[in-house]
Amino acid sequence: MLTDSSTPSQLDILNIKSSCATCSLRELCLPVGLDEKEVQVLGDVVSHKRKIQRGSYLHRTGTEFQTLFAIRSGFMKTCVLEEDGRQQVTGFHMTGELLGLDAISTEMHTCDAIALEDSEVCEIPFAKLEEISRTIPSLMHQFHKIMSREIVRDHGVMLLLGSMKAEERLATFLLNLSRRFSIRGYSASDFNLRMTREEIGSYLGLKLETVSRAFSKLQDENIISVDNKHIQINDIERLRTKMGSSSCRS
Amino acid sequence: MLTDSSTPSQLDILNIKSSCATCSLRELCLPVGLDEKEVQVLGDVVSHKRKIQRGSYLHRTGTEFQTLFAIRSGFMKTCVLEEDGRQQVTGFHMTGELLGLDAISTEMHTCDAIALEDSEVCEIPFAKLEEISRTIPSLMHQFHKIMSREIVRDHGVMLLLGSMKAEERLATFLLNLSRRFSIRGYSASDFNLRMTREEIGSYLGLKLETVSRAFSKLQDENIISVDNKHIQINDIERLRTKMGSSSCRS
DNA sequence: CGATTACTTTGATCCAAGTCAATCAAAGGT
DNA sequence: ACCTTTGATTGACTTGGATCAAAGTAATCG
Repeated sequence: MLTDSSTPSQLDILNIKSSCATCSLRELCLPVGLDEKEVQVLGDVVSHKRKIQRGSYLHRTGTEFQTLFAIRSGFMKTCVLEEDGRQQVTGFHMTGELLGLDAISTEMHTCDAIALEDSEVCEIPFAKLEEISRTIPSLMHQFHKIMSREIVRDHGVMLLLGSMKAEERLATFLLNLSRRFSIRGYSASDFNLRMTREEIGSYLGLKLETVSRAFSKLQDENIISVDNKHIQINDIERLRTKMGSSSCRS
Repeated sequence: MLTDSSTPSQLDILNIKSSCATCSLRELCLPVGLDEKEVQVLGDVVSHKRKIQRGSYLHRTGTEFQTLFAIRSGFMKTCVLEEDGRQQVTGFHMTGELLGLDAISTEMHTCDAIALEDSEVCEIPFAKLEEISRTIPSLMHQFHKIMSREIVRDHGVMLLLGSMKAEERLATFLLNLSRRFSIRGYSASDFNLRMTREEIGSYLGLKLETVSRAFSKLQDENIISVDNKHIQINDIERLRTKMGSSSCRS
């Protein structure tokens, strides 16, 4: 379930090869299986773009929800914050992914979304999306798949947090990133992290020192090379065995 | 965020006071805000009932997905099974809650659902649900809220698994159960657990011995009384402080 | 540019929770 | 009633990761 599950889930959201007509929708997840005219209708709804500077908020916990956001370019994190300062990063998000799904339930955002590099998003007014999805069944179905995939992804993270050791968590994380970069046309074995050790730690339920040590350990074993935020995966197969040794799979 | 987050989420799914007409739908989450005729349409779709004996499967990982399940009565767990036989519980589910949402993405179930006591579920053919939700916007919207709520709930669990200590996890878990029982008209302070210590541990990312010790500790402090599976909450306020207390540096 | 701040690495300890193991209690089967 | 199985509790001990501390390195900014 996880071996490739915290792994496959988040990324399959993207469907670069979708046959959309309008350029501005090409990288989105939603238009899968739509014909040209339907893409047009969707395009009218998602037209509004927004730039988010590195370090600034796309949305904050507690603010009103009106639109979903589709990441057009860049890299973001979402995190839930407790009043005492306890913070948990709930996800890292890249091009093509949809943010704001959590906010549908209460019509308020339940997490913060922060850009980890300069990013661009499309706003998708949710009420309008629901409206047009009434007349475009495949759009509605695709949207349901996306929400479902988010649930599966979260279950994968729960499994990771509930039963994996530090090194396994990091291996899983790196393989997940690797796959997602690769799907987007970037190298699967050579990439730059956008987040700090602390943010990785928060996501993986570890302290930053533990993350750093796990990196060093994997490097000592020649499985990866680490130069600060620059990561090279030298032996992806051994990295995979790290991930699956004590838990998950199926 | 979690203080009342892994807590409120799962249960608000239920909406006992919804004004549905047909008796068979009364406890369901879906009919919120529907008029009588619409409830009728929905009723035609969800009519089929199924009994699940304690210990048996509602669905298994990898099997084909066609219908969602609404729990009509009983108590279930969902879990992913690891190759070595160990299982990670991803949730406990009671009356009114919807199962199978994870399966929409791939059209295969991604987890097992097992009855922890004799239970009854309604089958909701998903294709039909999508179909009728085209003509009943409030049904579609309610369904989206339910999926979103599941995502929020999972984020709460991630926060719990990522940053809470054993005792805090157990306190959070008990308060969540308490609230869900109370919403369904049962005592908030006196109930029987349906699951074993091991299953609780799996859900909370702890070993069963740790769960047992955490129970004993809370009992020693006179916050709860434990007699095997029978739990009494003696001081719900102090239990609440347990949940969010730990010092917690940033 | 150098100074200040933010991030990373590494080492030395400590402790919460895991592991191993014994005992007990309840439930089921014959 | 008697065994067997399953689940719960508790104790002794071990350990993985947290914590504390120090030093190094990369960004950022006036």
